[in-house]
Amino acid sequence: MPVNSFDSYPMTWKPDKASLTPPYYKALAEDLEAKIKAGRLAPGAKLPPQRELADYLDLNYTTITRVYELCKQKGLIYGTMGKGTFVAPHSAEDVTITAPNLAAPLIELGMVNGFSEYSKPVERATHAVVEKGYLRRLYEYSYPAGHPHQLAAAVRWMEQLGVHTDREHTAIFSGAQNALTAALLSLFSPGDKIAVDPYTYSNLIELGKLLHIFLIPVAGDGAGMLPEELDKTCTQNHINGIYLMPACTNPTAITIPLSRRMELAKVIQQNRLILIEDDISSWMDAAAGTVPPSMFDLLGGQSVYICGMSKSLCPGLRIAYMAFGAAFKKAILHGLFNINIKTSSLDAEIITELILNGDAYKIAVHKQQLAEKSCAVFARYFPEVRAAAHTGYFKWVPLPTQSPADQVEGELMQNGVRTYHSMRFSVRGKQEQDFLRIALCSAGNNRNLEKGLSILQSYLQRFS
Amino acid sequence: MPVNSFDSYPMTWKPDKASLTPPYYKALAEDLEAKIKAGRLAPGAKLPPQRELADYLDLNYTTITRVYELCKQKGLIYGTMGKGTFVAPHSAEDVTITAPNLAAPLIELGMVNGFSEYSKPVERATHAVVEKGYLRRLYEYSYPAGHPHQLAAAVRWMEQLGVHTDREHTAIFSGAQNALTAALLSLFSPGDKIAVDPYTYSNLIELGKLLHIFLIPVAGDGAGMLPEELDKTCTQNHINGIYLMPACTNPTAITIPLSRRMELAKVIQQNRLILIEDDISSWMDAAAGTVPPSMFDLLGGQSVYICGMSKSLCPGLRIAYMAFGAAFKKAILHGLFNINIKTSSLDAEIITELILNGDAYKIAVHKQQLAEKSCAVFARYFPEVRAAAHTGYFKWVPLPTQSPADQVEGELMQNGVRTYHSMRFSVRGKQEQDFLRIALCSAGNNRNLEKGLSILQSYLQRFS
DNA sequence: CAATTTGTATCTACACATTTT
DNA sequence: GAAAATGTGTAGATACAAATT
Repeated sequence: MPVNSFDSYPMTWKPDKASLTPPYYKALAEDLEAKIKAGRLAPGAKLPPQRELADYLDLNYTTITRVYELCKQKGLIYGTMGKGTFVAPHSAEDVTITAPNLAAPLIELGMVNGFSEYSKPVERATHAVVEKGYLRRLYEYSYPAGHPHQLAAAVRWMEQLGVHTDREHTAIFSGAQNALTAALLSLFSPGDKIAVDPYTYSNLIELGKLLHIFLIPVAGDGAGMLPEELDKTCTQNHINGIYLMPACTNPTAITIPLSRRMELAKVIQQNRLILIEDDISSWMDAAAGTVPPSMFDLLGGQSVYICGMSKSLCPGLRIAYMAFGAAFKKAILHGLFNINIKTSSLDAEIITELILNGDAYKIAVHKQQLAEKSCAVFARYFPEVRAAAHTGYFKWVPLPTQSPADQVEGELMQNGVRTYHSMRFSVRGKQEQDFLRIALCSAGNNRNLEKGLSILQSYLQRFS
Repeated sequence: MPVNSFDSYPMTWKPDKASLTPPYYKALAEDLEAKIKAGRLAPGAKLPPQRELADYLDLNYTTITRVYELCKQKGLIYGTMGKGTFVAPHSAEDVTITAPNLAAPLIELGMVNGFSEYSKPVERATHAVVEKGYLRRLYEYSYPAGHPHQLAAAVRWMEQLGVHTDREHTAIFSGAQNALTAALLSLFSPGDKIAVDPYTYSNLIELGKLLHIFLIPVAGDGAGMLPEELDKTCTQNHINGIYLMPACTNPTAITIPLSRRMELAKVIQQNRLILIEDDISSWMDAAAGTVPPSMFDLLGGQSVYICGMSKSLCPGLRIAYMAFGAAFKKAILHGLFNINIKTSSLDAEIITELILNGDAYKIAVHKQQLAEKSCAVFARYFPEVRAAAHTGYFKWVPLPTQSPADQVEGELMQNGVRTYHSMRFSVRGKQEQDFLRIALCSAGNNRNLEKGLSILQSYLQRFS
């Protein structure tokens, strides 16, 4: 007996042929899009099989294929061989995580702000840069990828994070999201497919929609994506690339151990995938003393490594470093130029100053300690949740029951805390277990954090 | 007798069927792409008609259609009904105009640098911003589209340029190219078509390739694009948008007069096009006292206006303002967020300071005067060239004979000046007349400029 | 101005791959 | 493990539209 059989159900989508004016494939695609956007076809709903619908509408069934294909390209639906076609999870709404409305007096456990209240060294560095008297040079129209000494600082910083590159294969972008956009635009085309974790960075989900690049979820375990699964997906799907956050996967807080990194690297090489390695947090491990080799180093050239500086140092300065394989140099610089012309030299210089005078490292150590303390606080409230997990900016808390995202987030908001439900991060809709991502670095201070966690604790206990 | 008949010529592309392994459409597309990229099929070359090639290869001719379609999507070729299919002008090379190599001791008449040597007020403003003591607020993670007071300054600045908007419909980007990228990504999809001038901003040509958006050239006269031609193109081609630089079209230096703006606005409205109005220079007119109404104002909401501040104030600070119609707000902010998260608050604040303390206006006046002087110098050397033309940063100089771009640029470079040939700006390959774009704001000083222009003058005289 | 050339749009036919039963 | 269900990929047939001759 099928667990979730729709076979006997009426067709979820039953377009009225009489009201359709040819061209049919276009009219049908528009009808489907309208119904999905209006919420009359909910995410996850199974669409009628192509042949069945063709029969019902008395059309050749490849015409229906075309309808589904069009809607797939828009990211509205997706199909799986043998299973059927389904409405995509984030087809109607926008899961972008953006700066929240400041008016609401909420305890922030949703957005990951990175202890941004700690900004004094950055302010000092700003003064230092401005007073050094080479502003004029910075304000010239040159060095699109970054001034040589800025690139040298970037190379040095990345070296501490287990990424070995040189100035010729490094570029400076306006933040990690900007670097990610450039990488995706430069190295992939609309319609390309990229393997990702089933739960991934929600802004990547939106970026995929914007750039018409498909994200294909690949199953994983507690150590990250499973190499066999990746290999299987590749042989089936013609995958062009893969996006990973080995240091600390957002939102699941999983760190990929060295052995798994090596296995994954092998599969990536065999299938000639382009790896985008997004690193938001290995600076924290570096501050604590241990960094495993990056996937970038393991792959030797077949990847692009992105290292955002905003979360580690200062959210208002939009700087990210990128290291890329030699084969990608031309494409990446072309992309950088086409979407930015160049990155702000001033922001880049301030970060450079922080690296060169050693404050960047001190900030990293300080924030690492703050994170450690926050994690300790968290462990007091939720001793059962991944006690052994990595010290990080956020935790991944299982929900006792499956509950709609808006309901959970809304109820918690009414109790005074903002949190993010796992649904926001899900590439392919509902999964067996729901979670909350709990940011530990955004409450502003420890008292607020404790208060927020206690509210959360009592909210979750009500379920049991 | 046809002027340029290829009918009797052998087929320019004669794939060897024996060496093709099915799927044919893919194999053929790859073969064509390889030949074009290798330069064995030159830009402008006419490909065999679909039916003829199908006959020759003994395939159904819609299979050939598919081959051509694939290559069209990659921007390698383009087709015109009744005429045939041709290799696209910039299929093999990259026409991006990027910061030149500093090593070569050239007089710069190529890149438009905007008198960047004049940067003192900007340096002063930087100090002022840093010393005001609200760096901390700037460094927070908030206001993705810009802080309210920054937006207020932006609104005020644009008002002087004939653009009337409010803070709710304004956003700050990391430079004009970045704003353009966001606009194209937010409002269009891969495969969409945008009407442009036959000669247009060369970075737009590359951006179109990167985003898989087609640029369709529309003929114009000395007053800019012709409304009838635009209307005709729209009924034929299903055009989604239009890109114009009414204040001063790059590279032709054409300013669209009010009457033409109104005619164009009408056609744009009738065809429901989205207008992207790129304004790099109306601040110069504002400084001289006269600004016609912007297309943005004339269209009332159906457009996006981009106003880059880098060329007018400081190339190193990457700031552009965008005003958008209410209908586009959601999409634009979503795009801004997805490609940047937010713009550097520091850069934005420095520009804001310059606007609020009045220095921005003073810089504009000063640079306008510099431009006027440069134009006067230019008129001495080239009295016959558009003497009546607009005071601007560059001139459009006709070449006496049609000559290959690399040859002309190369010979001038050997004589010590960098210039850009019209071919870099041409959307559809060769046109009846070749030009050089001559930047008057990048030589560093007037003596250099005079020297450069005199070299250019004697070079051009050799042709006659 | 009609016939021809040439590209575009839509729908059809069929072979293949994977998953479920 | 064979059969059925279901999506994917490739190629063909036909009507239409614009430009040239």
